[in-house]
Amino acid sequence: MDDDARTRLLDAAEALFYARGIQAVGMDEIRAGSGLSLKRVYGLYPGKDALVEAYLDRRDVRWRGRLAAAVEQAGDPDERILAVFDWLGSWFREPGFRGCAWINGHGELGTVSEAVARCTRAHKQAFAEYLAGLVAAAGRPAALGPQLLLLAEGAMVTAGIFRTPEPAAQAREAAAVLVGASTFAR
Amino acid sequence: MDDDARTRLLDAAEALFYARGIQAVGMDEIRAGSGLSLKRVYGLYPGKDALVEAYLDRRDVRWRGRLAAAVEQAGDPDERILAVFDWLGSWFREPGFRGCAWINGHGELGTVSEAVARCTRAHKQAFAEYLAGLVAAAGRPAALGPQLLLLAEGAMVTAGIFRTPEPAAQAREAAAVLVGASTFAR
DNA sequence: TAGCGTAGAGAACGTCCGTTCTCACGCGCA
DNA sequence: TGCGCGTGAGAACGGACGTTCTCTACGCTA
Repeated sequence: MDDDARTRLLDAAEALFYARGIQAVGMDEIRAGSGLSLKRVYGLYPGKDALVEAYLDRRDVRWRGRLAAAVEQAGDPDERILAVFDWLGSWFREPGFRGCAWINGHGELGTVSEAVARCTRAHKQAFAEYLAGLVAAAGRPAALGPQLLLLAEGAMVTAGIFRTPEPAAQAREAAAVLVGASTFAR
Repeated sequence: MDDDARTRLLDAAEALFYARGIQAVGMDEIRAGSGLSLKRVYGLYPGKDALVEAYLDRRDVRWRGRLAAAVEQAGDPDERILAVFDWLGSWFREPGFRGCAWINGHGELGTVSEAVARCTRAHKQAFAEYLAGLVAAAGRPAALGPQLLLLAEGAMVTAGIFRTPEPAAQAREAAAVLVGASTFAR
């Protein structure tokens, strides 16, 4: 029952934080959304800061898990790289898509909350390393990894601002050119 | 004197909003930073929302003006495209760089303030059109424009999160490949 | 110099929010 | 059945913030 309450709390927090931003959502709204009592909320997490961190951490493992699962469907190493952008497109198309939770959170609290800044760097670092792994597996030069990261980040931001999934396809196209132009590293 | 007060107010607002985010900065802090009285502040702008909008609008013309001035230094049309990323690099290196003000503002208030969302779309749209103009002037295919936009946006975000100017050079490298791989449109 | 309008300083107001406290209800156990 | 521990609902508290109001002092004009 404790894990269940924690899940309900994080579900409510995630839905509200992601949709409207962190500072714009009050603890009382999260309490109402979770169906828990305020005492229970503060029993599970000592304060809003801790809840925000837990929200970002849980979303991180799920986000990267979903990405990895989608990429694994592709067989060819080069295709796997492009599958990242296909998955981004399907993410952008989900109802309620509002850009990247970490980019948004960092823009809002990056300079005011060290925890948010740390979570964001950790998430983006992990994503960058994942891309670097795909690049290495394809035998492509390491310099390709950061370039793919920039395309992906740019696609997330642009899709979030203009509310269109189009940037995913544009990024995929650009990524294909970069992959094709890269010489094999070994 | 009225224009001078307005300038001082917007200077203070911009420094604080950009450095720490919009919701994290109070009107009283802006008043103190501007050296104006609270009555004067509210005489110049009816409320915080209007001040935020004025901040974003003024920064928009200056940001794009600085970019255009730097790009004009390059003579060759292809070089002009790459000059965009060189200028991004010099911007990233400025002390106090904290990413893109519109991406940050949109992440914080994009769903809660229609004005912020509108300013952000307008600014990014203008930037996208500027890039499209450079691409057209170089006789490159129109599809290149949005790809360059993604690289630039990704570079801004990544530089802001990791506090390093490196993404500008990586984006420039990728842009050079994309430009080189693009066939002439005419 | 007397009077008036303006502007600055900051107190005050109402609201909101994170967090804590109170109180009463209900369940388990002897 | 009587008792007490834990839990839920929500009131309460302290502080912050956007905005307005009050009061005072200064400068201009007749």
